[in-house]
Amino acid sequence: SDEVRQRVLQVIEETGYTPNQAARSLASNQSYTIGLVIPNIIQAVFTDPYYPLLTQGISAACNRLGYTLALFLFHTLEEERTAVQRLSQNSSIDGLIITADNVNNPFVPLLVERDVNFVYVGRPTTENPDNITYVDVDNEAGGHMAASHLIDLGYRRIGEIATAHNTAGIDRDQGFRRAMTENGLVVDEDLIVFGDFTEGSGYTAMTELITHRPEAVFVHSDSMALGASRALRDAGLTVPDDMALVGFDDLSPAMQSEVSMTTVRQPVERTGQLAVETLVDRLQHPNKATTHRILSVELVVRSSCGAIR
Amino acid sequence: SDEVRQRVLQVIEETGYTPNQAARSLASNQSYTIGLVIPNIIQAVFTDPYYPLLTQGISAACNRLGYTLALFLFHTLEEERTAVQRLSQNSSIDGLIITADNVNNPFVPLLVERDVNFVYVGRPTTENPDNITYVDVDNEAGGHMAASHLIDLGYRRIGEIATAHNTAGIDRDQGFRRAMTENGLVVDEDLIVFGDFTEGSGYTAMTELITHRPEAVFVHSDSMALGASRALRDAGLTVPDDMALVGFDDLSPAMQSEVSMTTVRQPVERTGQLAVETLVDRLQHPNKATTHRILSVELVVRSSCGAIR
DNA sequence: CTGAAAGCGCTAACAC
DNA sequence: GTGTTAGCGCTTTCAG
Repeated sequence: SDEVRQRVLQVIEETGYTPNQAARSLASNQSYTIGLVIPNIIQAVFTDPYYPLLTQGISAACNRLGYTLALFLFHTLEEERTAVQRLSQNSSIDGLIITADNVNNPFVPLLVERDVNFVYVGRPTTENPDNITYVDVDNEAGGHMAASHLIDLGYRRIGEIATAHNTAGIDRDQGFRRAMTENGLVVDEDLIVFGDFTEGSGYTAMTELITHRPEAVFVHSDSMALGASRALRDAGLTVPDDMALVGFDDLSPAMQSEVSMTTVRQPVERTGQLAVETLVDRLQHPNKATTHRILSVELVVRSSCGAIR
Repeated sequence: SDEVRQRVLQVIEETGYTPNQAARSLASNQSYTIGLVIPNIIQAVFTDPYYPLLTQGISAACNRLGYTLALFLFHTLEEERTAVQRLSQNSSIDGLIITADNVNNPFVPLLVERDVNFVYVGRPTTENPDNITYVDVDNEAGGHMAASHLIDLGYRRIGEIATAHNTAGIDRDQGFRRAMTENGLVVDEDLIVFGDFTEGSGYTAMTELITHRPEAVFVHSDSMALGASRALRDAGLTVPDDMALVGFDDLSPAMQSEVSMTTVRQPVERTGQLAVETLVDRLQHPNKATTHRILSVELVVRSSCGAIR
């Protein structure tokens, strides 16, 4: 096993041998491939750098760990159903990373039932999230940070451009409300308007909010915050003097230039990497208990909140 | 072959049989998987909706044609080299779609040499592009449209925020120059500044251009055009009155709202679909000659050029 | 047209 | 440790 090893490696070198994946898969019942599932129902998939960055992190980790990444983008629930069927039977994929479902993804329970290895990105909404391994960022803490920061700066009438598509939005709202309550402030439901993560929806939401004139607004994404600030500008109002804004994400370089947005930074690329690491760990140790990893977020103070002028 | 077929299908139905991909691959020497290679050296991969949309089109076509899509994102040339090695030996992938290389991608000749099936997205810069099957949009015509439109509107001192990373930029510039020449106008090289497709680089480029005061500028991407218009606003100048702009892409919904950008629309999703269709055709008919498919672009007139007020 | 069998290139289990 | 072999589940070829 010493000299023989050398000789073998020698020959491998000389002949340019590469193992045949198909044969390995057939014999070992492993494909060394993991699938990334993104249900593309949400418009924001293209507008927002979130998914590209997440995919980036996932791809990097796959390269590093020697796995091939198969990408599954779905437009319709029907398309997703068919594919989930196929993926869960066929042993062509060792495991899945599931992202971005709307609040009621019908396929997660199916995967659990069929005993498919998967890691969920985000907090699942199934009845029994304990059975599901997931990675998420601490959206609740992020919402709390944003609101606390605005409260600390002296604002009292604080509104929200929120989202309700996924648990991220729900959790950010929870954190927001907790900060308000902790500081003895009442949440005015008129100051909460919903968007869908797109710039345009932020514009529309702010147009509606302007009539109620909050002093400050926590916006659930930077894209929407950008739209909101555009709406303010079009209305002849200034950020932060007429209205303070705090966003969420800190993904786009534009955040630093355009309006210098105060925002809650989430580690998206790291989230992707962690999802792969967690999945691969599950593949290698099938008997381990499910895990829930929550990554911290961080408040990045710039000028849109009025703290720096 | 009639009644037997029925009986077999019956049993398939009953037992829930699914073919084992690995075994099929091993026996048939086909993987029913195609790879998408995106060298992630360019910053704009995250900012611009181009790659997400292209991937979208590719994924949709793969789903439709029964192929699995493997995604390969590379950060370094070294990473890419290793993977190209692996991909070209291993029969784990039937073919590749290569995108977005910088002007001198060293791997395309390698793929040709190793007889790997691939389709290139964009116009390759190899010495012998005739040997390479590619799909592209008509960037030259796009540049020509943009410049001609500005000339028709009466502008004479016309500048360009250009790019030189890939053939798209080179071709757009060619078209721009052809339109200028055809109309007896001289291209003032002081009015041409380069960017890298990002919003920030558009801002910087315009800051430089402002000192030379062109009447109109053709910008090689909408992201950069957005940055340019922000620079103009910060300088107290108005679009289109102080300076007219025409962009390129028409991908982001923001184009319609923010500044109502006149732009050259390219069919990105269709490009992705066509790449897959072309590749699959090549896989099924290996002896066919190489093809070059060029998709048309279209001028979308909005208000940033001054045609509509 | 149908049925049987060889073999794709590995892994894993077995004897040595 | 080392060398040998059965078999993973298909496709393809060959006989019937």
